[in-house]
Amino acid sequence: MIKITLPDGAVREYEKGTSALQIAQSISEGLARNVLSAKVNGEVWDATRPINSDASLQLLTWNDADGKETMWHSSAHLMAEALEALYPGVKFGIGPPIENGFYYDVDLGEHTLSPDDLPKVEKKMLELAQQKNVYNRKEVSKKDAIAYFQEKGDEYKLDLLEDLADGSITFYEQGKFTDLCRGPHIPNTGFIKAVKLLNIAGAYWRGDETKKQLTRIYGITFPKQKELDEYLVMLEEAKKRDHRKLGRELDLFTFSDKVGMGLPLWLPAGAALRERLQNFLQKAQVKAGYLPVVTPHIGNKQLYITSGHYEKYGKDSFQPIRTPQEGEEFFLKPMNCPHHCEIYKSRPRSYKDLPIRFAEFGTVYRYEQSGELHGLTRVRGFTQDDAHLFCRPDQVKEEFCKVIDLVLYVFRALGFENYTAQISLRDKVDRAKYIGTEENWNKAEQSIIEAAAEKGLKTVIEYGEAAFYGPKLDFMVKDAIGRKWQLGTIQVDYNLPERFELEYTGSDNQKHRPVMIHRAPFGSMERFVAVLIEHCAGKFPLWLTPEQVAILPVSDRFNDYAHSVLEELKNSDIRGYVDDRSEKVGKKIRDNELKKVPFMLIVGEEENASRTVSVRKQGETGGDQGKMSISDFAALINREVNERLASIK
RNA sequence: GCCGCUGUAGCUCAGUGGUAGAGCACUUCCUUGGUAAGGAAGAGGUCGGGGGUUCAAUUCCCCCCAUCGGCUCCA
Repeated sequence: MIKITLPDGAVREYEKGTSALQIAQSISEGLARNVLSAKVNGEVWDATRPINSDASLQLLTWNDADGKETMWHSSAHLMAEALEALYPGVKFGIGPPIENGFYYDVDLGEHTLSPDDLPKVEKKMLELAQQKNVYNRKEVSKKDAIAYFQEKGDEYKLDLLEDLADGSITFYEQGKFTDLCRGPHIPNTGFIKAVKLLNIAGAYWRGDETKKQLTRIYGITFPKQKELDEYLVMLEEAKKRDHRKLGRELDLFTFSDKVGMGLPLWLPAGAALRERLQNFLQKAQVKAGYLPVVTPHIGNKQLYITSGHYEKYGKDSFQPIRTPQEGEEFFLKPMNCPHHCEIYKSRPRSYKDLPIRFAEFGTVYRYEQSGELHGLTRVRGFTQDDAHLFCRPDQVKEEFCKVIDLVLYVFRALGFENYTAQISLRDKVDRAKYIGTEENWNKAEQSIIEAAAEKGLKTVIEYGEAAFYGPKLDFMVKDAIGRKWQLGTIQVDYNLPERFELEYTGSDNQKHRPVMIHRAPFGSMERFVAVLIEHCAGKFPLWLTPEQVAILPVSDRFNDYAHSVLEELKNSDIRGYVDDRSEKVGKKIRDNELKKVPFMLIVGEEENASRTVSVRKQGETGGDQGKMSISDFAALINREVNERLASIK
């Protein structure tokens, strides 16, 4: 008999060799029907795999991330089976589960596959799924595994096998398909009830562009058709929120081939939004002791030789600008830190001066490969909400705490309620690639972990993800429809202070090297605005939105009154405009609804006579909120704006 | 940069081996209206660019360019 410990602490006894699925059946038949896989002593196993010794056990269902992963991994195998049935001779690369679904990289040989072919594959997958084929785990020797794939002629699997140790190789087999796979898998294909293949893309074998390009097919599956339908609705919603589409519809920004790809042009409404965001952060930063600085858009080659960026990125970057007479070389600045280091060096610093915090909304230019450009999220010219903190090693933790406060303030102000932090530390083993002393690294890593814990952040620690110059903390937010974005970042840097020979005089009258911290709560204005647009679907918070009210005269006769209302509102710092086109109110309401202006004020005979406005709120059908005096309306708006900003302090 | 899809009016999109169409937007006129589209007329396109096949190419072929979906990269 073996002892099985369940998550609630209960211990049950079973025959040796009992599987998780059988244990589930002993608890409840309904539970057993939903078990996809199981966590045995912290490791995810097939639910059908016999357990031979005492173990802790957690049954995994569709409600567990690991359960979903198992399902999608099995779905990749199912897709492979379907592809093999439809396109004999197809070869397979890798087919892992991903955050939303799975993919499989395949070599179709003579065949080609277009999106039009996907429904056919989906149909085949469902057909195979209904056979409820069991996923059989089989341990094989390396020799047999190689023989199998040699016979099959699948060089990719053979390539993978080279890296695997004999004795640890397993095959999974379902229906007519056998794959080299570590597993685990769901009990049988019958769990897969709904299938959608989403898109096709090229992907190099092992991500190496010198190797052959395979066809990557992305898909997702669900245990219920309804869940697939909901997922598809979510995708539709994401499409509607696409910042590139909304950016055009709301006249926020545009691109021009003549100006150059990846170089956004901010239209008046977008510029207003962006400027408001900047002012908001600037104000918070000044309050937090930051010192705004301004630096030019180009820097001498020498600056980047000193910083080390020239060596690392020089050839891949934009080419230098040369002065006509002297032939001096300048680069468009790809980051602000070297300039800020020189500001630090502009005079001797004392330990009493630290920390020093230089902040700049600095526009930088980076060469991004053409295929990588994407709306505002991936551009060649963008403005960072940058700042560099120079401090003593013993101040790192406190500075981190302060930056975390600032970042969370920003998130709350903009309605990002759902966020996590990723702490990136050194690789646990390989430490050769990191610059800086062991002592400083340990101190900084510890400081970050403590600061995050003190601020109650939900964190994940990733080893080996630190930059060569220091550990970092990145913020990931979840937007209104559940997508994750990486926004703010805080990074420790030991490299630049060294390279620029930054110093301060300590209380011991000796020279010391300051620690530098890069940080950007937004990341970049461009990326942040893009995420914000998609998060709020273009309906910006009242304090931020480019236009707060649209005044709609019922007929031309009331245009004068409408303009006088606007003047009065402007005096109360409210932003708006009069829609004085010769159109019917219904038309004006529709157009302004689509522009997502938060408030519409309808004015006509009655309002003119009583010096009032009829208020309509955006997004509420039949949204007439009744009449109100102009000053009451102004007070209403200002109260809403101030309360919102005051409540998040 | 690589692979694949796409490229027709400002936007969304039809369509054809015989040099083009709709809706919205725009302009003008009529209409002066009460909570999500009033009516009429007009203007607007070297059908992404270049080359080829053809009597004739927006349509077929090739090469570029750009978009989109991925890959790779990301100070």
